[in-house]
This record gives sequence, structure tokens and C-alpha cells, in this order.
Amino acid sequence: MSKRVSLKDIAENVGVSIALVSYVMNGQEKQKRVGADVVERIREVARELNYKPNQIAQSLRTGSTKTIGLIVGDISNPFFGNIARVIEDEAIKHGYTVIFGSADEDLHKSASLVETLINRQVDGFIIAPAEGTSLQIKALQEKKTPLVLIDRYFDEVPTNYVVLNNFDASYDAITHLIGNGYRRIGMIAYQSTLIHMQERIRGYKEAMSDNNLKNAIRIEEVRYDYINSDMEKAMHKLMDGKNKIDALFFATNALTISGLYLIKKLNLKIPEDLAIIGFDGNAAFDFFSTPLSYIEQPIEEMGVEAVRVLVEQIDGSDEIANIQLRHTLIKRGSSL
Amino acid sequence: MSKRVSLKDIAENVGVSIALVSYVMNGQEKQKRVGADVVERIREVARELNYKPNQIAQSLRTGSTKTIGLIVGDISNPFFGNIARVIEDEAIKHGYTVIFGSADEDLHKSASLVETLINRQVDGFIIAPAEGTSLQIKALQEKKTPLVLIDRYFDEVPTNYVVLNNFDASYDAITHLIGNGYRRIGMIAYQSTLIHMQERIRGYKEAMSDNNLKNAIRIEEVRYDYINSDMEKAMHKLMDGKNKIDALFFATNALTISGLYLIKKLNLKIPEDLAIIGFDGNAAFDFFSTPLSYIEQPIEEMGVEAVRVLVEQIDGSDEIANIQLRHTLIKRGSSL
DNA sequence: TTTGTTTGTTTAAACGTTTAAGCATATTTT
DNA sequence: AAAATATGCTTAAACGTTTAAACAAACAAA
Repeated sequence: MSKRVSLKDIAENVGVSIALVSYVMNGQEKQKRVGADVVERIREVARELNYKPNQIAQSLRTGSTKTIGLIVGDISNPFFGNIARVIEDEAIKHGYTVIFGSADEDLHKSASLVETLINRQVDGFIIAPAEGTSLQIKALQEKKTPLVLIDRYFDEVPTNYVVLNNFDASYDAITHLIGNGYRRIGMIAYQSTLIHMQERIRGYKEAMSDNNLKNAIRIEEVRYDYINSDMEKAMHKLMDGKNKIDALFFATNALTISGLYLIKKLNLKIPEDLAIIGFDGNAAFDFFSTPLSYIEQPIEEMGVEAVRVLVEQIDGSDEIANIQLRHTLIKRGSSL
Repeated sequence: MSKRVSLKDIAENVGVSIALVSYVMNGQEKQKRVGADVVERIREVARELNYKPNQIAQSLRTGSTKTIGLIVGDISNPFFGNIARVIEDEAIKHGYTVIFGSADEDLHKSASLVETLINRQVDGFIIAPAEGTSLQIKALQEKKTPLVLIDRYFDEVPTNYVVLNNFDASYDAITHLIGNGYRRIGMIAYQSTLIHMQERIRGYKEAMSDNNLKNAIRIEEVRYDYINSDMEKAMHKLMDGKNKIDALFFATNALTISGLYLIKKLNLKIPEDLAIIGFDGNAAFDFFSTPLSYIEQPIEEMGVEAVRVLVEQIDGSDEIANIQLRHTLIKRGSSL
């Protein structure tokens, strides 16, 4: 890579000190009263040599990298890909760039990513925390690192967060199913202590209880790393035997997709054999034999708010923002 | 954000010079013959204070940021999301982190991203170049910036690239359709001069010509920014009237999805009314009324190779690598 | 004429590293 | 005992910025 042009090069070329060049490049020629002719010449030479400031040097000197560290579960997961895109755009609007990492819902990968990003001196973090990372998050918080959690948070660690109101979303979905006459409603969730999952489960349970269906509650949990095999077992548990369910609620997009493959394989009629509500919109939902009802998250808003709150924190605010956003229940054939 | 621990802090604490601390932190205590007891104490204090090297300072001093700039069309597009994931993992393996940006296939966004990343002193670029960016790419190339293009490249600018053998892929898909008895085969592509699109088109044309179907060639082009409305017009052109097609080949994943929405709306029977081959696998393809045949790209390999070649370039190689990867044609109901 | 102010510029330190060079002191070789 | 070498450490410069402080020259006010 050929040598980059520095302030020094311009200074030597014009025959002035580095300071003057710096002033001019930063538009401070008025306050620092640089001579008009010198301003002119510096500008000219800078253009000629195609000067680009070295952000690394700037960062070292100013202590700010104008960089946001984004840690999600997996950037190739549509939910995270979409939110990453929103965050990217918002970050740029605020003058930041983003460095991202996928933690695969893994404690150690997450720790390693946090360390890498800290070493790179990011100005702040946006994190969808993996299970068991509450200590990592707490440590960041204690070092007063600007931080916003998305999608999930920890009750025991007070931090900024921007999440879906998962309880409401679940409650709404289940109430809708009950309203349409379904009674034996099951749910398939990830095996996880993370709050977004627990809240989605709580919403399901409470909606069932509030409708005198407490006895009909049937939850199956699936491990993140064995989603397809566990899904098969779960479905069989719920669908086999005389007590089989008549409606099924999936707790995430990936779970929904995985479940749909099975449902297709089992040749179930939707919603006659089984009504379904999934999570997060998706072209796949639209093309399924019966278009799927689902809970839509306000991804755009989530990303926008996350960046807004983070930038406020970076700028010195110490108010904690806890933001819960509202879902939209998209009702279609699969839950009629 | 609380002040970070530096080499100086450790040095003062132990009562030695900064240089010694640096040597120990870099594992050079043998070559630089640091006293065994001092090594011990430095290690201890570093652990106690939880020292983390400031990568910004390291970068400034060493001239290497260990950072890769990744520019794609749109990170929320599954193809790019998936390849970004692979690139991320590979980069980490090589000791790099990635800064990404979505250029939205836009010349100016691309220019602005390149500038931002240059200012951030990335060690090299992986770029899926947007239409009309050949001058940007050429400029990078001339400054000897390590660079690998993916998905597309420019014939007129010799660079490293890792792409699909798009001609072969298209040719194979069309040959397969012809083999199954289809003759009036249409194609819907993006309006673009980019090589990947041109090659896909060329593959289609040549397969048609080679089978004496030159007269049956029907290509409709769709604008990236008006995909859905243009798609509607294109479909009508191809499907209305007496000369209507009996098979359709889509040139990208997004085009396929957009087309499928219309096909569903028009209630066409697949493959009876229209056979279809799409691009890039997708859950949506699996759930469509008839499972879709499609061209699968070796995304994993593409990402792995791109990073490998880039790191070689960063390490000083000046061999130009032009890598064309082979597709897999997934044959299913939609093209029977 | 002296003093004070304005204008335009330079100097130098700092950010946190890395690393070549220098410098004592101790140890080995003659 | 002198010379040579080895050992263990410090000094200082450099990377490219930003910016407070110093300074000189020109001009204005007393």
C-alpha cells in the first residue's frame, strides 16, 4: 500500500508549520486567524495531494474513535441482518461507523468479541447479549462503557435497553388464537433463561390462564444448537396421542422456519389440523401453503432508538433508557 | 468511560521503564533479556490492573490496523448476510476484524464508504462493487491497496476477485430446462452492466442458441430500485399474448422472491403453467407451492477464498488471483 | 516613545505504543 | 589485570494528529 499523505507533507509543501495545516483542515482558520493567502495555499495543496486525515491518529489524540461495536447472535440471521442494517445507517447519520461480530449465542465468543472491540477502543456497544453474559455486561457497565442492549436484557443488571414488549406480543397472539376458537394451544420456545424468551413464555402462560386454559398449557423447549432434531421431538410430543394440540405458537423466526419444514413433511393442513402463529415476517411465511400469521417487530424503530440512546450515552448522558416497543400482530390464514 | 490502563501505568506500578513492560507484554522477554523476577512482577501487575493493549496506538505505531473493510450491496440481503458471516469468521481466524458497509448498489454511497474505510486505515478491502464504481476500484488498485472483489468484477480493471462462474451456472440451468422439454424459456434480470449479470445473461443466451432456440430468447430487465413494479411489467410482457413463455429463469434471489409473489398472485401452476429456476437457496423456495429449483452458490468457499486472497495481498503478495467457483444446480419440482 | 493589542505564525507536548540505540554493571575470556 | 562479552535496564524517537502556549511583527493607543 503506497504511503499516505499526512499533514506534514502538506506543511512542507506549502512551507508552513503542521499546526496551521491542521487548523485549516478543521475549518478553524477564522478562530486561529490563519492568513487568507496561506489558507488558500494549504487548501490547494491538500486537494492536489489528495489528503485524507488519518483517523487512527485522530482517535489516539482525541480519545474518540467514532466507532460503535455491534454484537449480535448471527449476522446471517434475518432479524439481526435487518437490525444491523438499520443500525449501520443510523450510525452513519451520527458520524459513526460500526464494527460487528456474531457471538453465536455463545458465552466465550461473546467475551472474546467484547475484548477485541474494547481493544479497538470503540466508543460504545450495542449488544444482543447471549445467555450467561450478564457478568460481561455488568463489567462493561461498571467501567462506564456506553452500552445499549437490544432484543434482550438482564433484570439483575440495570442497563439501557431497547426491546420488544415480548409479554404483550405473546399475550396478544395467544388471545387471538383463543378468540378464533382454539383451546389446546402449544408453544415451542428456545431453552433459554434470557428475558426475551421468558417473557414470551410468560405472555403465553398468562393468556392461557386468563382464559381458564391453565391446564392446556404445553410448552416444549428446543436447544439452539440442536434446533432441528429437538424440533422433531417437540413436535411429536405435541402432536402425537389423544391430547394433541390444535394450535401452535413459535417463539422466534428460526423456530418457526424449522417447525414449518416439519409441518410440511408431516403434511399437516393449516389451520385445520393445526393453527400457527410465528415470529418476524419473512417471504417464507408468505409462500407457505397457508400464509402465516406472525408477530412483527418494529425493527427499524429498534435500531433507530438503540443508536440514538447510545450516542446520547457517548455524549455524556447518564440517564438509563429502558425502551419497550410494541409489536404488530399480522393476522392471516394460518390462525383463522 | 473510565480511564483505560496503559503500559505506563504498569511501568510506574512496577518501577521499571515502559519499554520493559512492552517487551514482556509482547512475549519478547527472552530476546530482550528481561530479568526473570521483573517479568514476573510485570505480568502480575498487568493482570491485577487488567491491562488491555490500546489497538489504536498499536496501529498508529505499526501502520497496521488488522482490520478488513467489507462493502456489500446490503447486509440485510441474505446472500450478503451469509457471505458477511463467513468473512467475519475467516477474518477472526486470521487475526482481523471487519468493518462493513452497505452501498445499496449506489455509486456515491460506495465512494463515501470507501473514503470512510480508508480514513480508518483498513488494511484491505473486500468489495462487491456497485455498478459504475470501476474508477473507484481502479483508484484503490493504483494506490496498491490490498483488494478482493466478490460476486462481480470489472473486465477493464485487473483485480483479485472471487466470483461464481455465472456463465456456467446459467448455461446449466437453461440446459436443464431444455432437457425437460421446455422451449419458450424467458429470463428476468437486473438492468445492469455488471459482469455477474452480463454473464448470467450470456449463459442463458448461449444455452438457447446452442439448442436452436435463438429465436425464443426473451429477456426482461428490471431496475434495482423499482424491482416490484418493474417485475410486474416484465411478467406481463412475458406471460401475456399468444407467445407466452413456458419456463422462466430469474437472475438473482431478490428477483426470484419478487417474481414468486406475482406468480402466487396470478395463481400460476408450477411447473404446468410455468417452470421456474431461481437463484440462491432460501426457505421461501422450499415452501412455495412447488419446491423451487435453483442455482446454489458456494457462499462458504467464496468467503473463505476472499479472505485468504486478501490476507495474502496484505502480507505482500502481488500475484493477482482470479477465482471462479462452480455452482450446484438444485433440481426440484419447479423445473420438471 | 512607550505600552498595549491584534494578527499570524511556530513550538512542543500529548495520546499509547514499538523498538533501535545507549549505557551501566557483571561476568567471562585472554 | 585488562579486554571482551553478556546481562539487564533506560532513553528517546517515531507513528499523525490536536491544541495550549509562546513568540514575533505590525499596528493602535497612550
